[in-house]
Amino acid sequence: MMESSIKTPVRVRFAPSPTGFFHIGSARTALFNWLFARQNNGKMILRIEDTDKERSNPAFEKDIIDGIKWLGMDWDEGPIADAQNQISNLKSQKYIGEFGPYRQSERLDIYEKYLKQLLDENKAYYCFCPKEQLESDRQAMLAQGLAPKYSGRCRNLQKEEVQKKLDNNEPFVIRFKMPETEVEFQDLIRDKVKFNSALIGDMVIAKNSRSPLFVFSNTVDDYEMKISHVIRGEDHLSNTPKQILIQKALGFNEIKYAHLPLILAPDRSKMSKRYMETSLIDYKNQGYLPEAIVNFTAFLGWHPALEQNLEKDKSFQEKEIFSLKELIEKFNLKRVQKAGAVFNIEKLEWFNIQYIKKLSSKNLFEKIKYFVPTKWTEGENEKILTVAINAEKDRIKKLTDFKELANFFFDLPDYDVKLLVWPQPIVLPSEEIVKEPEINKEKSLANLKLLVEEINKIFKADFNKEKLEKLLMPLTEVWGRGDLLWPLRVALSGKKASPGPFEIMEVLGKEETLRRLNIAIEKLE
RNA sequence: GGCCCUAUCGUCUAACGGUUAGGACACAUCCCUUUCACGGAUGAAAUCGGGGUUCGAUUCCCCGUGGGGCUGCCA
Repeated sequence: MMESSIKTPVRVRFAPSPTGFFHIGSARTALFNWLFARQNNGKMILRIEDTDKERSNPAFEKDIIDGIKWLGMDWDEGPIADAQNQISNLKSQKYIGEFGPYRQSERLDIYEKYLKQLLDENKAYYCFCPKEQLESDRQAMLAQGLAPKYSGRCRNLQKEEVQKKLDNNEPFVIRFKMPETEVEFQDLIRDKVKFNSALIGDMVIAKNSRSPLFVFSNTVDDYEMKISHVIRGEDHLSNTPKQILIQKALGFNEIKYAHLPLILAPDRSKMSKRYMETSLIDYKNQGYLPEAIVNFTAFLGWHPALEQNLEKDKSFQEKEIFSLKELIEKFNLKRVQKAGAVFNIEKLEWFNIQYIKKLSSKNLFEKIKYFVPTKWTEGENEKILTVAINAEKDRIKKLTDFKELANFFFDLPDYDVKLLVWPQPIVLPSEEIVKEPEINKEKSLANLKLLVEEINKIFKADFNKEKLEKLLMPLTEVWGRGDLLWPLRVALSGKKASPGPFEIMEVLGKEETLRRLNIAIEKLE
């Protein structure tokens, strides 16, 4: 079981490129890497792959770093972010770890060195082909039904000729001399994977000696940083043979690979903004808790082994709620699914509900206060908010829901008089009203007046849920529960769905309760 | 088009080659209930197709088919 304990220490990396907001799929990749590192007593390395100068942006890097921390993960080597998550710019305290710098934009000397090695050993060469030429080559091959690959035109240029072109400052790229061979590797999730590199062609590995491309810089850094396992998305599967060949050309040792199944949109296409939110920050802003996102994404393409003794019991309900700590314990790369997994927002919502339920009133308050108007948290309102949160707790799916659910605690919304009448019309899905209740405003009016009378008698000190219920419920035995409680609750909330009337009364207090009842009475008169 | 990966309820998934194919989400019905939500109970719902191997395939192999990824001087 512990066969790897004597081998090289586990060092994994999460290597995002800061070219967009932290993607939820990337977040899962980071999570699986982190779980694997923590579980194997290994190191988690964060490396920023910002070689694409046009598209990279420090703001995105910050978003990624914030996101990782928000989810509850950390890293042992990489950029240092302080308590405020500000990325340090002081050279002396920019990075932690002995294999830095951890931003590729600062590692150009290293890539240049290996590029030179490849060039010197004739394993790479300068290519001066103009883009237009390459494009027409490509089209021609495609038209013939062939796999488009570089023709190799510049592969065997004479040394003198190359030097002349370089001296003339002719634009060039650097291509890797792709050996034509069968590449086979053992994927930790997929087992044997085979590629024929003859189909690939001499790929570009750098735009110039100081502008390496992903396949190259990524390979070099994984070696330089002594990465033991590369855990990444399946979209990189076809990059792996290329990188293995580069490793061989450079004399690097082999690395273990694990390619994670992709997260799919509901129509099974690649998850894209067309169909859904893809950025972690969007989910955060909608009021999903980090624990829910972690739990949900962990279960997208992975599932823990059943406990031995429970396996036999057919009626056994599997546990699905896992903390980060439990995930570290239970995670297993070998149990990662091979096929893509559809992102099911309803399940995420369910996880969120579970974690909201676990929150103490105080913690929930701390989280919700960022999702409500500031007015609600000021002065006396803070107390109202506290009780309102407790009253609505079971109804909150996302933190953002609360504002809409609970606004009536602060301001009575306008509502239709008809809402005060019980029973309510039954509405079928076809939206046709089947049963129009006798618009018996009289009954609601009488009942509300009765309630005003009774509530007037109640001491302010007794305005709590339990006491109010004890004092007012007996009335329903005479006047009917629905007939009495429904108009009361509507008068208080102005909504057709809300917490119970006694809970609301406790929050509103005697004065406001009576004021709202009188508003309802006015409406009915 | 080519190459690679992949396939159990609608979705996420469980099942040493032998199970009434299990669970979760969503859905439906019922109970609780003034409403909504919560909670409880019940139900409907799947092994892509065809060949092998085997006494026996969800499980192993092959061929189709479906889905996905890659096919950049992006990562």
